[in-house]
Amino acid sequence: MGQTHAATPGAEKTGTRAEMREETERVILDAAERVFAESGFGGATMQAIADASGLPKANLHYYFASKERLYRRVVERIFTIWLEAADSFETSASPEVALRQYITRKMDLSRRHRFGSKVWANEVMHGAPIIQDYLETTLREWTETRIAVIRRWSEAGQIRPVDPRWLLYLIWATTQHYADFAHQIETLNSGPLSDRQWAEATDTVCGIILRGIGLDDGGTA
Amino acid sequence: MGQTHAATPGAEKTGTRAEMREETERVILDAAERVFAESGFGGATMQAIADASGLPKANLHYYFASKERLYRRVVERIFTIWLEAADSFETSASPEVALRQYITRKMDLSRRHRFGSKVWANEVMHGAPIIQDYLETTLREWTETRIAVIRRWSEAGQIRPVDPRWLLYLIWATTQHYADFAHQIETLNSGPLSDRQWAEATDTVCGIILRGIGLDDGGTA
DNA sequence: GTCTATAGATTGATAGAC
DNA sequence: GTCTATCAATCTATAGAC
Repeated sequence: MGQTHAATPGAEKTGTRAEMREETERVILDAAERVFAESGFGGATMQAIADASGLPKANLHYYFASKERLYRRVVERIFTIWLEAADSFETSASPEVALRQYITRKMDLSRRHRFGSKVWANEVMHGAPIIQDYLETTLREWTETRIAVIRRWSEAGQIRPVDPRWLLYLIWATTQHYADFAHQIETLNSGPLSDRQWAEATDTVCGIILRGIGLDDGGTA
Repeated sequence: MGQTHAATPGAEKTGTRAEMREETERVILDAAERVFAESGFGGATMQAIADASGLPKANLHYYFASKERLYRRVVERIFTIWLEAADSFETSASPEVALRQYITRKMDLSRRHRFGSKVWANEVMHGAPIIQDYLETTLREWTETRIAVIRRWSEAGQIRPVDPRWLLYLIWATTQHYADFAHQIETLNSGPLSDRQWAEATDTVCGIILRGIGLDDGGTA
């Protein structure tokens, strides 16, 4: 139901119907991610998301059944990106390489996906009403494999003895802080961080953490 | 206007009118802090706050002119508590003592004021629409004095050279994470952190950070 | 000061023309 | 598939009895 004329006037993009649908959904999801990040789920309005995506409000409901379903898709998309970065935590590499790569990747993520990070933070802060199942399955499994790896490093004497959980939380907290608290950081910095400042911050974070668990950081700082 | 009989039936608390008003305001502020933390500003409703404080909705508007004014008072109260903890960062003490005390105090704060921390995080994440002036004045001044202290430690060779800002952000992020992401931590932990776990986490955080900037942490880990 | 009832504005969602 | 108009529910805020 709903098949009409194949060529709509003013269609800037060519492609199959499926591709056009995907493109429109992406536009809406991008706008929604931004609005949810800036206002939270309760504070965001479908009207604001419609304005941000340049579409009439009713179209949002054509592509996403409800505000909650749209929000769920935004959160799921972020979790996927988060997981891809998580995989940069190589379980086969040395502690130095694995941790430095993971921290660097997460800092990059905070810079490139500020809104997504904020949506995730909001969701978790409010008790994860939508993605609790992900926390209990995917996140828990990922975390447990990494805990095992870090524990092995500890027992092999490659790093100082440390509870892997507190170390992981420190890494998550610090890297995500640069996205979630970007406004505070930029206020204190009187403007956005420069390329150079991002590099310095990343290097300093790596340096403190690596040295903090007994590794020679090998960096410039 | 509004002075009526001095003794209301069922009043469990004795005290002057001013004291009773203060007590009622505190009850409302506590409830509001919790509801704002759990639902965000936009998601919170005056009805939910009224239920949480055991008062009719109209009474909230008697004590606080609007939802926004109530929210502002909640945020201001949190900022005051945050500042008190901030003062535990002794500018005259040694790096080890000053930092260990400050981190410990902030971890305590995360444990005892989870809701307040979340409200603060929410406010900053959404661009600090209410407390932007505090960021630009009080927070900036506090931060600059501490940056100066840390820089002096660096230059005196007491700690490794490090940009004080990235160090402060790491401390803020890590300690506040235990409040803001408590739900995620408790999910992975299959329950709230025990006294022992809080102590261990605090000690590990202190250890990694102190060692990370070149200090012998002197702790158990 | 406290509470019930309600006004006035906003919002999520849908109907229906095109 | 797109868009305008609108309904039904919800929420902030207030009026007014007690």
